[in-house]
Amino acid sequence: MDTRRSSSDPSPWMPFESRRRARDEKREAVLRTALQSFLEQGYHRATLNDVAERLNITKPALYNYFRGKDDILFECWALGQERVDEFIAEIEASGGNGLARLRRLIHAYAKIMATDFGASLVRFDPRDLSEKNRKIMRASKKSVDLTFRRYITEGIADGSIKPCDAKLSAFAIAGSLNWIGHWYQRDGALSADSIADEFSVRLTEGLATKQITSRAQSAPAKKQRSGGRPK
Amino acid sequence: MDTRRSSSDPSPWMPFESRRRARDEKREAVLRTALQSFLEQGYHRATLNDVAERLNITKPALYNYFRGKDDILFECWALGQERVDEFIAEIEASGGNGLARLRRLIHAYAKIMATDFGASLVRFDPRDLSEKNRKIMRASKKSVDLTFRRYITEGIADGSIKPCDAKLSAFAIAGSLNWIGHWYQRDGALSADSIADEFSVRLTEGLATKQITSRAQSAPAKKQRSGGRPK
DNA sequence: ACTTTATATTACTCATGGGTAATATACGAG
DNA sequence: CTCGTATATTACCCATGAGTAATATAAAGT
Repeated sequence: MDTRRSSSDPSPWMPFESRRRARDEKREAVLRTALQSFLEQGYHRATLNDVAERLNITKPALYNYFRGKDDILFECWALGQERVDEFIAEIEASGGNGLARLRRLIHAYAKIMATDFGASLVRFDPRDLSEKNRKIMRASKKSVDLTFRRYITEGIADGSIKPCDAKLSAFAIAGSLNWIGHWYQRDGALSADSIADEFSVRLTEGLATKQITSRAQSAPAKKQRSGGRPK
Repeated sequence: MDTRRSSSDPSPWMPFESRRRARDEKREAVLRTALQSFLEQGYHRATLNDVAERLNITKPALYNYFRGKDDILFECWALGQERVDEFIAEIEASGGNGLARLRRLIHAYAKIMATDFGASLVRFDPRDLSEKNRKIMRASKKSVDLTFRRYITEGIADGSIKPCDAKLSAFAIAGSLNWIGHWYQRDGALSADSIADEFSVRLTEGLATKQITSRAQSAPAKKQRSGGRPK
């Protein structure tokens, strides 16, 4: 199975590699097209025939890449979720108090919700997935929810956020953000950035202990890291 | 159910009337059952056979009351929308400044969203309706949205709400509220009332010119805070 | 060249579920 | 009692669309 021969240039690998890459590209093309179709028409009204036609292939060809329609749906969702996971990891790694992190989370999340992959996070019904995939989706949603809550409780602990019900506040914020996926349209008057800017301020206005000046608040460097880490 | 003729009763009408009422009751029973089914399983997975079975009748019997599946869906939605229209009319008739009215709207809307009929306002896809009904739904949604915006602009005008982007603020609030219809469950830890209480305060905290005291926002308990002019 | 593997097509199956036609039954009206 | 209307049932139709052979084609490997 090991075909490597030359030391530096993987020439002999090329066909193999390029083939694999070509396959992945096609897979992704299917996902992008299917996602568009699912969003435009709704999962149940969208047909695989239609998706295939848009790709200039026929339905059975899709089955070279996916097990079935619900599998495609799941992978569309997963691509969006991946991006969320990515920037959450970034924020986790970065510093700042609870409020600052919450704002960053809101900002990034809002921007994602204005993309097709972001919309897929809220416009798809878990009940259309297999039991296994549904579980994965549930776990991810729960995890994101807990991240919101954690930043809020952290903010309360470090004094950047007023004492409040973290659960309900997280729901309120998540609601505003997720709703973007339902009303946002690229050709509309609002840009994704302006929405993200506005929401990251507005949704935390009521929570912040200090009024917004214009600069971020570095505040008392109280690096408190308490609280239940999920998982 | 008295079917005998009495002095004040238009008895010759009675059979006719009682028959009509019986019909309406059945119609409503269908809607309640269908709504449950649609919410539990999702519109496309729910079958009319299943709905009929729950009512101890057979599918074709449903067609005595409705033109088709999408018609039932529409009427489920309409029942929820009716309630929204009702309390909006009440609030319109009542007094108070923009902020007070906005709070009342949020409170009432939140409570509705915790009911089946409320959930139907956000969980159903307009694309499942006929063109005619879809137009009606769109108009209603638009109208509710404008009501939110109007209370905000009124509040800005009368000084109870800080200057802000009414459109985005309305979207943010509506998002939080509509989201309730996606996560709320009767057997959960949160009561509809406590959610409504919390949200009517929390979602307006950032907008209010005055801090919340305990009751009423008529008396200038706290003078306008300095700084922080958003937008 | 010849084989193998990946990928595509044509031509189907087939369960599902909305909707309809023909018909039966209950019931108030005359 | 009989007729007409409303409401229900049984027994269908049939469009739809996911998924599956059987098979063709093209490129990679030897």
